[in-house]
This record gives sequence, C-alpha cells and structure tokens, in this order.
Amino acid sequence: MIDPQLLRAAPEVVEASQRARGADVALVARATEADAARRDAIAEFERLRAEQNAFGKRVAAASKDEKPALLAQVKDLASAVKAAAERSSAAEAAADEAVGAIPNVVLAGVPEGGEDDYVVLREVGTVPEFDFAPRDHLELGELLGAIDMVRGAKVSGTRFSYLRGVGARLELALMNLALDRALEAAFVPLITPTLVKPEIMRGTGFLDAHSDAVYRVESEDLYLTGTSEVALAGYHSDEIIDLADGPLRYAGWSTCYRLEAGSAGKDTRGIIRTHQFDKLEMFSYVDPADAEQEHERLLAMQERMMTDLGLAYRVIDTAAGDLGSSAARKYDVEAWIPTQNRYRELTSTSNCTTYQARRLAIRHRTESGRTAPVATLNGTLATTRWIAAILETHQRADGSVVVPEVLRPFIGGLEVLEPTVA
RNA sequence: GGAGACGUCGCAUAGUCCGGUCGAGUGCACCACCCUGCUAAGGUGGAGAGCCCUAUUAGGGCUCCGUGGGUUCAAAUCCCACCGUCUCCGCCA
Repeated sequence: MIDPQLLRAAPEVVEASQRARGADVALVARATEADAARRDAIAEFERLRAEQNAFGKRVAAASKDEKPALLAQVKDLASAVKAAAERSSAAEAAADEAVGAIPNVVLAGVPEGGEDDYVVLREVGTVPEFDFAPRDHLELGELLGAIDMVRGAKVSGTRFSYLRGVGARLELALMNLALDRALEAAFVPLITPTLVKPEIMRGTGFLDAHSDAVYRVESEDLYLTGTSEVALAGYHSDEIIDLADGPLRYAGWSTCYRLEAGSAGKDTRGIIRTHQFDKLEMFSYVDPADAEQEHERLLAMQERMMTDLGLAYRVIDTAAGDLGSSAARKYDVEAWIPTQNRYRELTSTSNCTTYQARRLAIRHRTESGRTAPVATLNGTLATTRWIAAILETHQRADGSVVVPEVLRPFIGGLEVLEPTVA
C-alpha cells in the first residue's frame, strides 16, 4: 500500500509513477476520491456514535422512572448509528481497495517503460569461449548423472526435475556457500514455512500481478510460496520492531513453488524454469532512510557470489513497467549462458520501500517516539537455476565440469565433476 | 480427529457468574523527576495501538479485552461461529 499522505499531498508524484510503469493513471484520482469518501463516512459515524455514548451515560445514571422515556428517545439513534457504521466500513473497504490497487511508487532514476527498457549498469567478468561445441546444461547434467528431467516428468509432470548425485550435492553446496556468506554478514538464518495464509500472500503483493503464478491449496485455504520472501516478510507482520541497533536481516532457506502459467513454451528444457526449486533469500527490515544503501549492499553480496563462482554477468536496473507491485526499484543480476549466447537472470534484488510493510503492518519506533512503517528489501543469494550457469561456464571438452574453488569445501573437496556415462 | 480448560493494555494477573459505577484495577518491567552522598530501598508522575476532526511542539472524538457475527438504548461481560494455546485420548507413510 502506498502512503495515503502522499496520495493526498502530492497525487502528481503517484501519477508520474503510474505513467513510468505504463499503468493506469486514472487509478490515482479514483483512490483520492475513495479516500475522501471514506473520511466523510467515518466522521459521520463517529459523530453519531459519540452522541449515543453520551446518551448511554444518561441512561445509566437515570432513575427507574426516568429510564423508559430516555430509551424511547434513543431508539432511533441506535439504528442511525448502525446504518452509519455500515456505510463507514463499506467506504473504508472501498478506499482500501482503491488505494491498494496502486503499485508502489517507483524511485527517482528508475528507467521508464517495459520489460525491454532496462538499463545495463555494468558487465563484469569474461564471457567464456570454447574451442569445442559447448553442451547445454541439461546435456551436461545427464552426462554427469546430475539432472533427470525424464523421471521428473514421469512422477510429477512437465517442469519437474530430479537432482541426483553431484547435481544434488551441487545444489546443497551452493545453498551452503550462500548461507555462509549470509552468516558472515550477520543475517539470521531462517527455514521458513512454504504454505502461508491468504493475507500474508496478499500483503507481500503476490496476489496482484503474480496471482497466476501461485499454487493454491484449496482444501486449506493456503498458498504455496514462490519465494521465502513471503514468509520472511510475514515474519514480523503486525509487529513494532526495534531498529535502534540497525536493520533486522534474515536469510531464508526454502523450496519455492511456481505455477509458471504465463510462460508456456518458454525455457521448457532443463532446470532454468521449473515448478519447484530451492532458494536462499536475503531479507532486510530497515529504516526507510537507509533503504537505498541496503539495496546496494544486497546487490554487492550477489555480485560477489557471481565473481567467486567464475560467472560472467551483468547488472541491470529493471524498468518501471517490469517491477512487481511491491518494488520501487529492482536490480537483476544476469549470468552469461554460453549455449543461449545471452545473459539470463540468476538473481534479483528489490527495494520495496514501505509498501510491503504498510500492508503487513510492520512498524518501528522513530526518534520522536511515534511509529512508522519500515522499509523491506529482498535479494537472492543462491538458487537452483545457478547450476545451469555453473555447468555450462565451467565445462570441458570431455563433458567434465570444473568445480569453482569456493564451492569445493561444500562438496567434499571435489574439484571436477566427471561424466558417469560414456 | 475427539474431550476438556483457556485467550484481557510489554510480562503476569483482577474483572466475566449478576451487561451501565471498566473512562479496564493490581504487581513486575519501563521512562521522567524527587529523595537518598555510592548499581539498593522509597516517593511522585507518566506511559498502548489504529483512525477521524480542529489545529500542527496542543486539543477533542471514535475504535480496539484472540477474530468475525448476533442480542441490547448500552457488551471485556450474554449468544453463535471460527482461530490459536495447553492437557488427555485417538491416529501417524
């Protein structure tokens, strides 16, 4: 939810953001009107209710003889109060919906436009070149006995995989490397629930733009999360947290589930895009004044992972129209995938400013003693998809794959993954 | 899944039977000040969240006693449903 104060004081800022996103500008006027109607309705209700409360005291103080007359007088008032209460809560719900329909206000400097209007901030590392025809990650994965899509499909359907042998170990090694890095940076590790209640799913913004990508467990009215960001954001929902000693930082380890309904035919090969994968996610609760600095910090941690894993990558500043409803700015780190001859997103990090926190009622105490929404940020530190980039980048002519040095301590010292079949 | 008990302003608890004097009491913790010549004891006062209005270093009002409904002029208190916690039983790839 955007700041209703901003909506009242500077609707033109919100409208500019909508334009940058290519979203409906008329939503802003609609929300402003609904907000005004809400306040009128509340004022009316409260006036009547105050009258009724005052009357209630007179009734309580009245003698037995006086009571019947007073009760007769106040009957009408009671029904008027009831009607006003209904109008007021209806107006409130309408205003919540209208204001809630507006996505987060993008930060200054975010490129305008849609998916293709990103700005490349930098390219780092050397794009690998081979003196043989490089194999793609699935071919390598099958040679190494690391990835089995056929049986994944047999058991669970398309877009499901088995990671086996060194594939399974590589995944755990990546996750553990990421966890170590997160611990070094004082993130608190958290293994999160992957089934969450509707209000948490909605609060994090995933029922708006992404609702078609979400699995719902109807029998329980719960949602399977597509990222631990959901449970990490929900962790402090409805709380006033203490940021006096600095940000609260968590590293969430979880399996993620995505329906991928809108991406039929895309990335059908291998583990680039599956319904289920694992991810280590960083999540920070910070004072809104520190949000942009924290964003750079998360990005730096992601870039260090890329560099250490020997991946060539670039960083893009995602265009406004490609941001989720909660994000005010998002950087994607994209690694070079040799057989696709292009960069593919491996991680992203979003600054949600106070948007998520306002929806989830996560506040902190400011120096003046008042409460105010915090800012939330998230960023990926490892995920299954990275295996594709690692296998392809570090492959050799015979189908073996060199293990990046930083991963070796986490995979029993293995230096090279050798093909298991001829 | 069954039975029972419980859910109150940070923590602990009173209040619920019998609706209005609950504007929610008390203890601990907390904050400020006072006293005391020393990290103790004591005293005085303060202190929750959300929202609305007037006005912005202030005042007034409304809502909140797990959640949501209902009864009533009036609900922490009565009724219903749901959620959660605990105890026991059952079940358990």
